[in-house]
Order: sequence, then structure tokens, then C-alpha cells
Amino acid sequence: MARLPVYHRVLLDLQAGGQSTVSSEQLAELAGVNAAKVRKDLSHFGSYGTRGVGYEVDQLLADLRRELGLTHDWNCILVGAGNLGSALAKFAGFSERGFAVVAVVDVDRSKVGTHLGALTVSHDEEIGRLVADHGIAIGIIAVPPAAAQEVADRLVAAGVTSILNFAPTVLDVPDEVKVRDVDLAVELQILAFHEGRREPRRTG
Amino acid sequence: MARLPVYHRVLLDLQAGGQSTVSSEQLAELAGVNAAKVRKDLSHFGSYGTRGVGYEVDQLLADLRRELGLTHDWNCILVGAGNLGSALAKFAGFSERGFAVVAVVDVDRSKVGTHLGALTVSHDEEIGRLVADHGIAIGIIAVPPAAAQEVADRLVAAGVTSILNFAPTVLDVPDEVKVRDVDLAVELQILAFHEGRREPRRTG
DNA sequence: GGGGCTTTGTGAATCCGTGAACAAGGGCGG
DNA sequence: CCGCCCTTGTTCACGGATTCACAAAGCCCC
Ligand SMILES: NC(=O)c1ccc[n+]([C@@H]2O[C@H](COP(=O)([O-])OP(=O)(O)OC[C@H]3O[C@@H](n4cnc5c(N)ncnc54)[C@H](O)[C@@H]3O)[C@@H](O)[C@H]2O)c1
Ligand SMILES: NC(=O)c1ccc[n+]([C@@H]2O[C@H](COP(=O)([O-])OP(=O)(O)OC[C@H]3O[C@@H](n4cnc5c(N)ncnc54)[C@H](O)[C@@H]3O)[C@@H](O)[C@H]2O)c1
Repeated sequence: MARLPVYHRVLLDLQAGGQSTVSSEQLAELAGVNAAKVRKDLSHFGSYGTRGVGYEVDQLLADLRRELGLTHDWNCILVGAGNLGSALAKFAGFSERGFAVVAVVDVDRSKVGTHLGALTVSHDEEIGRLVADHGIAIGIIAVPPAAAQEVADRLVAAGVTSILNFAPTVLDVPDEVKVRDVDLAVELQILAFHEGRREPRRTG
Repeated sequence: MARLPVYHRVLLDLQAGGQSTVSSEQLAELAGVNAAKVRKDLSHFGSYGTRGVGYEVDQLLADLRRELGLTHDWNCILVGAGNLGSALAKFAGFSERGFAVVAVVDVDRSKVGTHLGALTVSHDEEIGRLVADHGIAIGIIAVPPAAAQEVADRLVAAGVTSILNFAPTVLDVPDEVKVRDVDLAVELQILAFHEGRREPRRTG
């Protein structure tokens, strides 16, 4: 389910706000979904809500963390230290959510050795060693589309089993490797699609 | 349908490669979906495939462009010139797909007047004027979560009717405004979820 | 010009996610 | 200790998306 992470995020906010229990209705409101859906989702992994009261925030967070595999931090490797890669590497928000970018590589030798936040860019060929040394399971691809498949092959060869792909390319990987694509142009096109249905022909 | 933009992208590649016709099977392969799905999707807006041959790439691209509202470019306004905002503003790939970031604003006065690629950062308060002047329908939010709702309100007040939101927050907007959320931590958590199911407890 | 091959378009069966509605259950006040 | 009220957990029905499978249909070669 793609909604569990959203619940997790909302619950973190509630916990930070000092709230100890939450009803499915409130959680639904904050997560922008239906209340029945929330209850069904939570019951799918043995929820422990109290009828008449709701769910205990701490307990629910612990369950969600377990379910999402966030009981420990996940180390990630970032490939491509360009525009997007730099922004990702410098971003602090991932660590709060259980993820740590522990390595950045680039094929461009002029970038190797430069710093991005606390990280130092390594060379492309080090992927294998870095993945092994840090026990990395997740790779992030932020290279031009033409290089994405090659990078994916190397990540898979190095032992990475999950890939977050920002390049607008469909990657060909073994079945056991999970890929999620983030194509921002696709997101914009979906918005434009609805925009076009709104009123046939308005300005840009 | 969220697949239409992917077909569009694949067809652009095929066209660039000089291919004049494409079968539903090939298109499905390249887009990573089922062939029947492709045919059904395309038939939904009056497709003109030739039995025994396939679809004409140019014709299909033109139909898709019309369907996706890409007959003209869409002007976008970017709010937040931080890590992520800078990367987005400098990124050239959007224009090839029918989108143009024509304005960047930030609340931080020290950033106003600085350049990001060909763009100059304007101040927050100019949102209304910029949206009106450029006929902007799409806003992109790249500010910290705490400021996202306020920015969304301003965009809506200015007349923006579609929002691409990078902040990890559920935005409250009028029904007629379309929002798409891109939360990278959520994407990573979904990967971690599958990773956790793979083998209960392995390293990072 | 006709037959065969290839590929489309679609009908039907199926599966999955969604949402409404309701009975079971627990706290809480009397 | 009892009954009321609130919220959960679950059942059910439904709509939409997905996939299979096949008949119609165009092209090409003989
Ligand atoms: N920048 C954005 O805002 C943005 C937005 C949407 C999508 N994207 C996508 O993200 C990807 C990266 O975009 P960008 O703007 O950062 O591009 P960029 O050109 O700024 O950076 C790409 C980096 O990848 C490196 N690289 C190239 N081949 C490599 C290889 N084989 N191994 C390792 N590193 C390699 C290059 O040296 C460069 O540093 C692109 O596919 C782009 O389409 C970017
Ligand atoms: N950087 C990333 O790689 C990344 C990754 C995932 C998500 N995000 C999300 O994207 C958003 C931006 O991230 P970032 O790293 O660019 O942050 P950042 O702090 O680098 O930049 C935020 C910018 O927004 C500006 N800003 C703040 N309030 C504003 C307002 N009311 N109006 C206009 N501008 C305002 C700030 O001045 C700053 O320049 C955050 O919500 C973050 O969670 C970023």
C-alpha cells in the first residue's frame, strides 16, 4: 500500500504535537483519504484500536515502522551528482524518515572528490565496493536518460535490490529488483491533461 | 490515465529514432505495460491503427498531444528557490515535454534578483502579477512543509488551478484545483517496505 | 485477385480497490 | 453495576481497471 507512508508521516506530526490517541476519522482527514480506508489498511496488519476511543499514536507508529521496515535506517547510494543529484544529496529531510544517503558517485572525474553537504563524491567504478562496504540495498539514479540503463545494470550487479529512478526511461532489471520511477514531466502532463479538460483552450 | 504521458515519451524516442510505425506490442514493451492495455487506452480517444501494421508514430503523437493538452506550451511558476527549486529551475528537460518554468519566486530577499539558468528570482508578493502576466495555470511548490499551505493559498488566490507539490504535506485546496504530490521519502519507504518483506532483517 | 499472415479493436470474465453501512465492543457516566 | 454512546472491525455491493482471447480487417506476396 502506498498510503502507509503517508499515515506514518501524519502520525509523526501528531506525536510531535503531543497527541496520544487518534481516531480513524481524524487520521483520514489529515491524510486526505476515506476513514473506512484507514481502518481497513490498519486492520490488515493486526491493528489494536480501542473501540470508542481510537488508536494509540505511539503504538500505531511502532507498528507502522515495523510494517514499513523502518526499524533501522536504510543506507542508499546516489548515482549522478548533477542538478538533481546535488539537491538530493544536500537534502536533510530523508534522515528524519529513516533513510541515509551514504554514498554519491559520478562518472565525471572533475566532480569526484567534491563535497555535497557531508558527503564526498566517489567515482562510478567504486559502486561495487561502496555497496558492499555499507550494506546498501537501495540505489537512486539521477543521471541522464541515456546512461540510466547502464547505471541500473551496475547497481544490480553490485547487489542493489531496490531502485528509485529519476531518469525518464523504463529500466530493464531482473524480476527480483524493485524499481520506482519518478518522472516529473509525467506529473506535469497529468496536470495539463486535466487542465485541458477544464476549458478547451486557455492561455498557458 | 497516468500512462498516456509514458506513451508520449516513448513515441518521442521512437520518432527521434526514425521509426514510422509501431505495434501495440512494441509500444507495450517499451512502456512496461500490457499490449491489450495499450490498445484499449489508445482506442479510448479514437485511435487509427492499421490492422496488420500498427500505428503511425507521427499520427499517434499528434493525437496524444491533443489529448494531453500539449498543443501549446504550459507556463509554470516555481515557488521556492532552495535546493530542489534550483535544480528544477535549471533543468532543461521540461521544455522538451511541453512545459516552461517562466517565473521563480522566493520569500528570502537575499535570493530575489539572483539568477537560476535564464530566470531571475522574484519576490513572493509578485505571485499574483506573474501569474496574471504570463497566463500561468500550473504552480510548483518547493518550499519547506510549514510554508506549503500558505503558498498553496496564494497560488490559488492568484488563479493557479493545478499544483505540483514537493512538500510532504496534504494541501487543502478548493475542489476545482488539482494537486499532485511528489514525496520522495514516501517513494523510498515503499521500496523499503518491499525490501523488508524480502528477507526479515538484513543490513541497510 | 486471392489467400495467408499479422495486428487491431473489443467482448467477456475476472480481479482489485473503494466506500457505505452496520454489528460488535469498550469506556464512561450515572 | 448498567446502559448509553462512540469508534472500530468487517461485510457487502459496486465500479473500474486489467487481462485473455478472438473475430474483423488490412497488407503483401504469389
Ligand atoms: N534537474 C531536475 O530538476 C530534474 C527534473 C526531472 C527529471 N530529472 C532527471 O534527472 C536526471 C538527472 O538530471 P540532472 O538535471 O541532475 O542532470 P545533470 O546533467 O545536471 O546531471 C547528471 C549527472 O550524471 C552524471 N553521469 C552521467 N553519466 C553517468 C554515469 N554513467 N554514471 C554516473 N554518473 C553519470 C553526469 O556527470 C552529471 O553529473 C535526468 O535523467 C533528468 O531527466 C531532473
Ligand atoms: N531537496 C531535495 O532533494 C528534496 C527532496 C525531497 C523533498 N523535498 C522537499 O522540497 C521542499 C524544498 O526542499 P529544499 O531542499 O529545496 O528546501 P530549502 O530549504 O533548500 O529551500 C526552501 C526555499 O523555500 C523558500 N521559502 C520558504 N518559505 C517560503 C514562502 N512562504 N514563499 C516562498 N518561498 C519560501 C526558502 O527561502 C528557501 O529558499 C521541502 O518541502 C522538502 O521537504 C526536497
